[in-house]
Amino acid sequence: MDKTYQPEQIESRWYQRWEADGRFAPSGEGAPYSIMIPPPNVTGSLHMGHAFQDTIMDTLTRWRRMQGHNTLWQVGTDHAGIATQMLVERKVAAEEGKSRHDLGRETFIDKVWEWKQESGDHITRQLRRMGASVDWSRERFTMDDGFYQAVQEVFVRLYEDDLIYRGKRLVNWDPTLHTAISDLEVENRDQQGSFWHFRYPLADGVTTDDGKDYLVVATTRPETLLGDTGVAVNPEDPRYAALIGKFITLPLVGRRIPIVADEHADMEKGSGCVKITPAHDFNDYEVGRRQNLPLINVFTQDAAILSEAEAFDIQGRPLPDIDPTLPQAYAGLERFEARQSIIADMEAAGLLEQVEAVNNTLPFGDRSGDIIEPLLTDQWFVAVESLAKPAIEAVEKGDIQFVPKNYENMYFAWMRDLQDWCISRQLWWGHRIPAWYDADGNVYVARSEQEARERHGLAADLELNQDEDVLDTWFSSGLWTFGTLGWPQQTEELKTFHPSSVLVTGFDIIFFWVARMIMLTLKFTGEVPFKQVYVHGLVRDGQGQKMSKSKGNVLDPIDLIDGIELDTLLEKRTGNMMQPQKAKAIAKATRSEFPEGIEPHGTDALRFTFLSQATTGRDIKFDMGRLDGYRNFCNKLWNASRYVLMNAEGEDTGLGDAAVELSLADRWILSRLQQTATQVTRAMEEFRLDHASQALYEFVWNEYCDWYLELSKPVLWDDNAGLDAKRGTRQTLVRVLESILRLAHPMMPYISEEIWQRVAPLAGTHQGDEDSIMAKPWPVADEALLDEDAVRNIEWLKGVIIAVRNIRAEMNIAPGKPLEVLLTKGGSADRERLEANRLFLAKLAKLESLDWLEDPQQAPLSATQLVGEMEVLVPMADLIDKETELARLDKEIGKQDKLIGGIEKKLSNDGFVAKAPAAVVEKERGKLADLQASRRLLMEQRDKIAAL
RNA sequence: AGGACCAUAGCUCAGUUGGUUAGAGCGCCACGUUGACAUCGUGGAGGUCGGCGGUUCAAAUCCGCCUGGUCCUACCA
Repeated sequence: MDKTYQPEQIESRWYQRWEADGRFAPSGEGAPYSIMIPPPNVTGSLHMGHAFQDTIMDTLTRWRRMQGHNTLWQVGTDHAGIATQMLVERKVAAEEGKSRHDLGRETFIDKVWEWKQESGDHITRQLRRMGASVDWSRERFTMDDGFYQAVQEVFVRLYEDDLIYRGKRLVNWDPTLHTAISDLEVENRDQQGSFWHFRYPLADGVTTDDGKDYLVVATTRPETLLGDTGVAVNPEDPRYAALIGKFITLPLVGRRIPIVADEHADMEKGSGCVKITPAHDFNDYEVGRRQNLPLINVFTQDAAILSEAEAFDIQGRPLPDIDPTLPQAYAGLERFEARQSIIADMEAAGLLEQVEAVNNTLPFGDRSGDIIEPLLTDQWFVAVESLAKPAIEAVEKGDIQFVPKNYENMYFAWMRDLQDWCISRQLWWGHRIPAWYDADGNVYVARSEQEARERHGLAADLELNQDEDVLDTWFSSGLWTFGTLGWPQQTEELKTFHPSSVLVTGFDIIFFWVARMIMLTLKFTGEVPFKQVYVHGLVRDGQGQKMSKSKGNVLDPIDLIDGIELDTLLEKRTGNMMQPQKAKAIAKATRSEFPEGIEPHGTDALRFTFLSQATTGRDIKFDMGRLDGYRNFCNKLWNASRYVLMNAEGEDTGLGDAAVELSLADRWILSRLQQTATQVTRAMEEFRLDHASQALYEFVWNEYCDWYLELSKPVLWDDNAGLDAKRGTRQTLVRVLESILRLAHPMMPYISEEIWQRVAPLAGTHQGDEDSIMAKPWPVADEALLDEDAVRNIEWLKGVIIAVRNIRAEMNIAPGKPLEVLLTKGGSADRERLEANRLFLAKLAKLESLDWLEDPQQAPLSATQLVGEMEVLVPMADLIDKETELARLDKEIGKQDKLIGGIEKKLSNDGFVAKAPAAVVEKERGKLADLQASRRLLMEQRDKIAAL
């Protein structure tokens, strides 16, 4: 074995072996355990968030597999409609200078499939690097044939149950992408804006109570004036009571629009009058519905002004009686140009009363970044009310549990106020909506055109055209848990692995995905999609900033694994930027954070870092320092193993029938191992992977390496130690390490396998060349190996050794200088322990001699430490500096006095003694006694030194 | 506007049902190449647990208010 751990040499080798040996497929035996991977978008590569999430899932999967479950980790990717289409459009534009319209639908879709192939391969390579033990043989894609079938089936059935409908509705329209998007895809951002107050002249010579011949309305979107079909006042508002039912002459347009009474108008705000534009505002749409106002659309799909408006009633039926004329001055103007023109024209007409600066929130498309426009369009919707009810109940009843639980509130709040889901998208990449139209506009929904004809008895020569739109990506990914298992066929896999055990996901897609999966899965399988939802946070950079290309703070998990030169990293972060002006600052920050680039750390160290930071439901600040630390941990484990192998390979490790004698240290470490196994297992069960990793880390480093390996040396290297004892120690060294590797394997698959292959034969758990740690059982604590007596003994031993080390440090004694040490004042147990541990003590504390002093009065002048009742003395008359030592002792005594004072105060409090549990009071008394004893010792010591 | 979460050592974070001398890693200081490991060892310094008030014999932990931060939902005619 190399002297330092070299991850790159082992990782890919083992992954290939596991995969070739079919170790990731379900075993077919044991209780089922399944996780469905949240399918990554085929838009590019996996980022830190994926790496984090995949580490969690792989750790859970490997752990359950070792526990003997029939384990499936289902893998696949998502077609990600908008995101992927945009990406390929950009690519085509850059490479060929063409738009998707130049290519045409079919050619463009072919290009996307090409991209999907390329990108999908990249993603699967990355998953392999992370060590993800997914079942590649079952890999799926949300647009593969099986999903196509599932999607058609779901759509048709929902339609037949009247849960899908089509209609002309006001939707969030993205003028750049030319598609509707759902409420969730809209991001609200604060902006500095203006509030224009306009005068709307009253028609027919009517005046207000105070004699004005106009009403004042205010808007942040003056261009919508063209589509106004009313002005609302509050029914309770005395100022305008007389005007209800009267009319306004809409400026610039000349349309007569009514003044209506509607509670939407807030008497407190502005003038109390509101312009109503039902075709361009969601609130106004509702007012229009209540007040039976017409809807007048004035925008094209680009959000430019139409030359002639389109009027509809609330059902979306055309209203031919309404005059569609619009001022030609605005025709074709883009919305913000139109806004400026309209403001100018209103001002010129003397109708602009004031402009007020305001902060307001604008809706932006999360993909395009364009300002979203409410627009009347024909769209398909899912009626969610009846689907939401059982989905809420499933969580209320506990059939689905969120971890951590507080996300359930977020889920409930959203589900209880759910709006119908707009599922149609005016895109090309996606599942085409299975609806066909004849020339008269009749719609036929079916699984195929052929089925549409058969079911509706349509003539073979009747021309049918399929709906041009595709479905929202989340509609298909909503079927993920059962679609991947073969639904609508009732497959064996579906029976076995559904519902899945746990969904591991970020809080940011609870609404997008989790909620919809629950609704759709309950509807079509009658089962919940998963029993638990483990919600993790976002991976942020070391400063807590979101990682993004534009901030230049992105870390690529592969670079942390393999390392990267500074120059390459700079190129990656500053190359090909949307905002090249930031490149300089980013380069500077990068140079200062990574002056030497990034060293290789290996997959296992990266995974361990993620796990150690995996506090549920909280964002994590990725800490490079911890990554280094856990790389060192891998090295520690590596070198400990080297030590074990050096001492055990070719030696008798107790596999035969020969007698084996276990030392105190052997029994101690075996006992601690059992406790660690219990601890790690419990933490895993509770999804506290940070605790699991920490328990393992502490056991390996602080107990196995720091103490047990040291304690094994005297036995293995001392010629006086018996053969049975040596055999026992070798056996324990090897067995404990073998168990450690199994405990570590779900978290650190590569290094654990690599070492295990060498160690397991010595522990007798390796069965032939084909064997793998993946096939070995998860360690279960053996109660019979718990040994309280050994634990107490080793604690005592450690106490003595630490006492001597303390004295060395305090007295400035060279670490290597052999010392003569006396023990005194203790009880018979201490004397027995001295004899039992003499060998260990002498070696670990580097002692010249170790003796029991019968009469404490005869103690020479010594540096002293207390272990329980017993005193550890290092005689050193000539080494003590009187003044320094007195000062040190006084400081120490002061500390003790403070603690003693605190406890005495507590114990003199009648309330405490009366009300606190007896055990607590006893504990305090015990502490007090200990402190007083040690104080007494310090005082004696002080007196001796003062007397010099 | 409503809600959630967070605030513990210079940094990143643990801290069950209230009882600990409040912990870990990194960083810092001192010493140290003894036959696994300098990606190491030994010892150490460093915290009025964001602030105020309350409940309690006892609060980092429970409750209220405040401050600061992150985020979600809604609204802004």
